[in-house]
Parts: sequence; structure tokens; C-alpha cells
Amino acid sequence: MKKNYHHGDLAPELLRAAEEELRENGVEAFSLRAVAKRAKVSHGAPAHHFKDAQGLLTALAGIGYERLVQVQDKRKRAAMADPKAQLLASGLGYIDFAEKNAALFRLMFSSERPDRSDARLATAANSAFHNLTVDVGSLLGSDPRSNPTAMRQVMASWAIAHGLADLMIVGRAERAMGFGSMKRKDRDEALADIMLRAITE
Amino acid sequence: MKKNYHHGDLAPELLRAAEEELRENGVEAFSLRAVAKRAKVSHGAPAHHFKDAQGLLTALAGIGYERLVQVQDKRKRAAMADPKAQLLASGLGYIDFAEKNAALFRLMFSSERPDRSDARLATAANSAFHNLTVDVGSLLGSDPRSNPTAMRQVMASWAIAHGLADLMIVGRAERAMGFGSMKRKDRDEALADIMLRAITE
DNA sequence: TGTACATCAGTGAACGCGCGTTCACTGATGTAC
DNA sequence: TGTACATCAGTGAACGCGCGTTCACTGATGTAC
Repeated sequence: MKKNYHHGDLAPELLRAAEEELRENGVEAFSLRAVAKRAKVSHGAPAHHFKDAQGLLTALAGIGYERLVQVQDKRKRAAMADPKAQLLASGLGYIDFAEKNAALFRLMFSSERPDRSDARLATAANSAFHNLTVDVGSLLGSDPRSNPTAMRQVMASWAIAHGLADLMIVGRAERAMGFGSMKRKDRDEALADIMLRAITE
Repeated sequence: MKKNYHHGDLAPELLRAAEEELRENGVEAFSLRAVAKRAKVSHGAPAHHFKDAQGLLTALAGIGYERLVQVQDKRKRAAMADPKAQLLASGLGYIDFAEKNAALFRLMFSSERPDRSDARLATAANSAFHNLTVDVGSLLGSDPRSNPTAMRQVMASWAIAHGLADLMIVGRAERAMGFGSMKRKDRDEALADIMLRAITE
């Protein structure tokens, strides 16, 4: 690749670098200068693309939600078509994403750094939730948004997947269940069994 | 209170100040100097009681787990004696604690700052988990540690409470369920209903 | 009870560091004519 | 196709800030005799 004075495509490059920084050093140690350095660009350059560190992290969190949905969709396509299997696939995708992108998951759900009032971020975050609502809707055969009981089922499905994901990231589920020594398929089965308990038709 | 050169009881005072800092500014903005300032002590003083910021946060996280168990126990004492009610009370206490101590909860479960290999912290963290195991044990009438299926029930109970708690802190459960406009008792009922879905006898 | 002395628990100045942000600059690119 | 010029997207020096940590110090407390 030619070494230009102008990078040409710095914005996505910064996002990539930011994600790597996050992965290696965690949300709490995140710094804009380190991102610029990793992107091999002076530390003043990001200002031309993102207002500040918060702007960059907000964009990155948004991308995270989009990728979360992608991971879930991939799982769903590989699963059986019946509503319960689809809902489980969503949950497994959720956990899968969290495990493989722990720091990003943290940024998305537990960090104060992204600007949660940002419209694009809110849209991306809601779309993941919306998918879940649809899944539960087809399981129950009704639109959850008009039905408080169904809404609780949505919440239960989300909470158990989210709880498992979050506890797995800290290593607490590992200690309790010993996932580490299990084959991937067995682990998924165990997780599905656990989530299934929170899914009532 | 007399204004002494020696504070006399600085260690607990620092822990109190640290918790206030956490509450007001969040984990990500935590600094030792701010804690010292809040405790009305020079910024060099904490070194006599805690090795560094990590030491202070590790101790604080440990205290958090102890308080979590206390909140749960209080709820359990106020609940019916049957195992299912006890388990639900544990869950409601968990959520209650998380809501009222959001930043501390984050420190305990999602932060990289405490030293997770610290023996006291590990003990405190495990004790909360142990209580849960006991509750599920008396619900199922067997010791979960010798029974993989029961262990999954433990994990399900924990995950749904943890997931609800974490999602409530970020305000996501709020948006879905509208807890804000509910009376405390109704809200607890809704939460119990959701958690109940993950509890199979 | 009094004195000498060790230890404890603070103070505050000093250090070096990485941070975000600003700004004058400059090379590269795109556009008008 | 060539030239002039505006705009874009970088550079790198400079700034002020809060941070953690160190260290010589000093006031308060506890203990031995």
C-alpha cells in the first residue's frame, strides 16, 4: 500500500484501531492518543473525523450493536426454523458475541463513555431489542408490544442471555459450569438448556 | 468532632469516600486523589492504608459483595419460608442492590480495576454465589454441586437476576417494561414473575 | 507522674507521565476556467 | 491540457491538567523505665 500523506480512509481505520485498543487494554484504559498511534497517524488527525474520544466510542458502540445482530442472524440461519429454536439461536448468538468481543460488549452495555443520547447509537441498540421482540412474538403468536405478559417473556429471554453473557465474561459462569473443558457443541447445549428454562410458551 | 492531626480512623473513611466518588462519578472516572480530597486528607495519606488505587477498589468491591448478601438476607427474612419464595427474595435483593448501588455493582462485576485474585475479594464474591446454591438446593431437595442439572438451575437463577439487574442499570429494562411508573410492590411482582420463568422445580 | 524515645499517621512539595485539545502549518486533492 | 485556487486531511509543537508515586518532614500517640 502506497504511503500517502493523506491516509484516504482514516475514519474506518480509526474504528478498527479503537476496537483493537479496546480488546487489548479494555474500556477503562482507552485513550485517543493510543488509537491514533495504532492507526499510525498523528494524534491530532482523529479530530478531522470524530469530535473527540466520546464520539469515536459512540460510533464504535453503534457498530457493535450492528455486529451483534449479524452474529445472531448467522446463528438463526443455521438453526431450525421453529420459533423456539430461533429464539435460542438468538440467545446463543448474543453470548457468542459477548464472549468474542468482551470489551466491546462492555462498551455497549456497561460503559459511561459512549453518548447514549446519540440517535444512531440508540437506533442500533434498539434494533437488537426489536429482533428479540419479533422472535418472542412468533413464539407466542402475538405481538408482545400489545401484551404485558408477552413483554415479560421478552424481558426474561433477554435477561437470561444477557446475564449468562455478562457472567461468562467475568469468568463466574466458567467456575460454576466448567465450560472451558467442554466441546463447543456440548457447551452450546448446556447454555441452551439454561436459557430454555426462562422460555415459557 | 475534634480536628486532629491524626484522623484516627482513616481506612474506613477512605472506603466511604471512595464509594461516594464511585456513586457520583462512576468507575471510569475514579481517582485516588479525588478520594483523598473527599476524605479531607492529603493525597499522600491513603498510601498508609491501601497500597494503591487498585488496593482500595479491591477492598471496596469486597465490601460490596458483603453488602449484597446483607440486602438479600433482609429480603429473605421478610419473605415466606418456602424455597421458591426464598429464591425469589434473593433475586429481588440482588436487583435491589444493583439499582441502589449501580456504580459499585459495576465495580464488582464489570470492572478490570479490582484485583480479582485477591483472596478476600474472591471469598466475598463466592459467598454470594454459595448462598444461591443453597437456595436452589433446598428448592430441589438436593445439593446442586453433585448434580449437573441442578447446577444449571443455579446458573439460570443467577443469570436471570444478574441480567435483569444489569439491564435495569443501563435503563434498557426501564424502556421495555416501564418500571418507572409502577409502584414498588407492582414492580417487584413484575420482576418476580419474570424471574419465576427461569425457575423450574 | 515524668521523661525519653520509637513508632505511627499524617503533610505537602516535587517528579515525571500521558492525556485531550488547540493551532499554525503543509502536502494532496478536486474544481473552475 | 494547463493553471490557479479552494478545500480537505494530515503533521507536530505547544499548552495546561490531573494523575500516581515518592520522600523528607512533623505532629500525635504509645511504651519503657
